[in-house]
Amino acid sequence: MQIKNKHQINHRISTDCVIFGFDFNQLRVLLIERQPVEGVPQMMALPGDLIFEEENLDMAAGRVLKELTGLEDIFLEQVGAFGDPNRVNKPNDKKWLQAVRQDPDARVITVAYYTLVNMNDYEPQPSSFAKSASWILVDDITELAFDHFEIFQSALKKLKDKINTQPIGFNLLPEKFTFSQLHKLYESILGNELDKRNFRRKMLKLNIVESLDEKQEGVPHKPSQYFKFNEENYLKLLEKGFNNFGF
Amino acid sequence: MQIKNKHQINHRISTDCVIFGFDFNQLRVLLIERQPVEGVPQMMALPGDLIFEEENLDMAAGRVLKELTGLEDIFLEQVGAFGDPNRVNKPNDKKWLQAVRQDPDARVITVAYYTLVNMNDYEPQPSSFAKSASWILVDDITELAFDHFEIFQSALKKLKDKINTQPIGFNLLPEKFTFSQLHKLYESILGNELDKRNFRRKMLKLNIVESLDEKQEGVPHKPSQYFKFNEENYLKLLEKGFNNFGF
DNA sequence: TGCCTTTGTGTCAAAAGTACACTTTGCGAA
DNA sequence: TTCGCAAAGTGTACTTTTGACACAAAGGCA
Repeated sequence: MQIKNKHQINHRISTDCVIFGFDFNQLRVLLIERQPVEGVPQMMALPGDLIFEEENLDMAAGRVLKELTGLEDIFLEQVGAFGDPNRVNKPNDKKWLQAVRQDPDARVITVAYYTLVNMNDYEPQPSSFAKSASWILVDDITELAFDHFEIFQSALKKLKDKINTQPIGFNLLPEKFTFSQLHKLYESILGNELDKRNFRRKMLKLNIVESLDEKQEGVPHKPSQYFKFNEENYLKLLEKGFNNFGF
Repeated sequence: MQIKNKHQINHRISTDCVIFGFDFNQLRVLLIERQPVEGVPQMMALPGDLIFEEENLDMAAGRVLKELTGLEDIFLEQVGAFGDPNRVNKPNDKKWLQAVRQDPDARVITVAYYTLVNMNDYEPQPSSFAKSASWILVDDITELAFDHFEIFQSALKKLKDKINTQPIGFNLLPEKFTFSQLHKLYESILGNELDKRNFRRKMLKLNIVESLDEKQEGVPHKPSQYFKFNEENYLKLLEKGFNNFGF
């Protein structure tokens, strides 16, 4: 590592979280409204914060997540570092920064994370930014403040890749779920249709979901069996050198 | 984004590069020796530097790469952000920092990149850190300074994943190459053997390598046909929805 | 009782994967 | 000149996986 004093420029580092949820039908992301500022159109943004002095990156992202959703110790993975949101080509972002910040020209690098939450466990917190949070359909997200749209797209791509590598989708579901819910979940994430029978065959052959002795009740159609994720069997799969679901 | 002044802590941001090369037999990484410091054992490290004021992250990584290898405009992808190398549990790193830096306690975040170079194109540069650079076999890398070993492992994993998704391996080879070279390359990256005939069949079916009218010369065995990567055909593949090589 | 909605199931053909061994080519040494 | 060596190049038989596709079963409700 090369150290030259002239390069020792200070930055502020923030973390932003792409929080995915699934409402049994569609994939959503938890976004917040920015503080309203005169003359700047409202725009949604990813929740985030600057990093505390005593924190490392993962801790900061975990803190933002907890302050917003009440959740901790859940799946949380880094998307990457994104440079210079201040220079992003959105004049209104600059205006907004001037209004709410002391030094709008300070350089900020953000380290983005994504996480998968079971929406039923979500409990809106009384923290300042949480009041304006809402679950937005992934398909409806077309623009965000700063470079947050780019971050969101990277996170979604990462999720798509990862779903084929690790059984992380179960984080978006409650402990027991139906096969249709699981099926819909994979379709939502991958963005295309999957044949019902082929999906079921493939998933069952992997042996990582286990049927429970319990059925749906009160539904006006044939009730579905409930299933749960079987972690031990997944670990056995891993030992056999498994590395791709192939969806 | 939540702004509170008390969080506006300054950091230094550096970039480190995992530069992969392939010597027709094994995968290597370009590492540098740290400046010798009395009482600190020599340890190798990833090349890197602090970020210049007017640079964004990608530019800084590109600059480090160019200063070291003379190469520019080649495959370069972010691995991620790594926090707090200063706190890493290696007392000797701390001693080294005290010796070479003014403020060894300043907090540093590094954004790591990885790149794939054709070793024939590598031209050692007269920059200060380049003098001590050498190509180390991936299998021989067991420890590095700071958190560089962790970064190296992440980069290698990323490379393994990516090789199944995009034909990036060709960046490690010269324009014309033999099938055995390509075969060995895939084996080196993936870390396991691949059946020669099956590998060839699969690769040829994808139609992204094209046989040239040229053979090896002067080799004491049957000469190999030369091949080259065919980008147009790869783009056609992509249009058909291709997304996994399945190696 | 009939209707609506969603669950749950099997087969067949095509494609892909896996395991495996011998001939060819060219150089160099005897 | 011939023999040996080393790597290139090639095909087949079998198994497994994929992909396309349609209808009966269950339960609530009107």
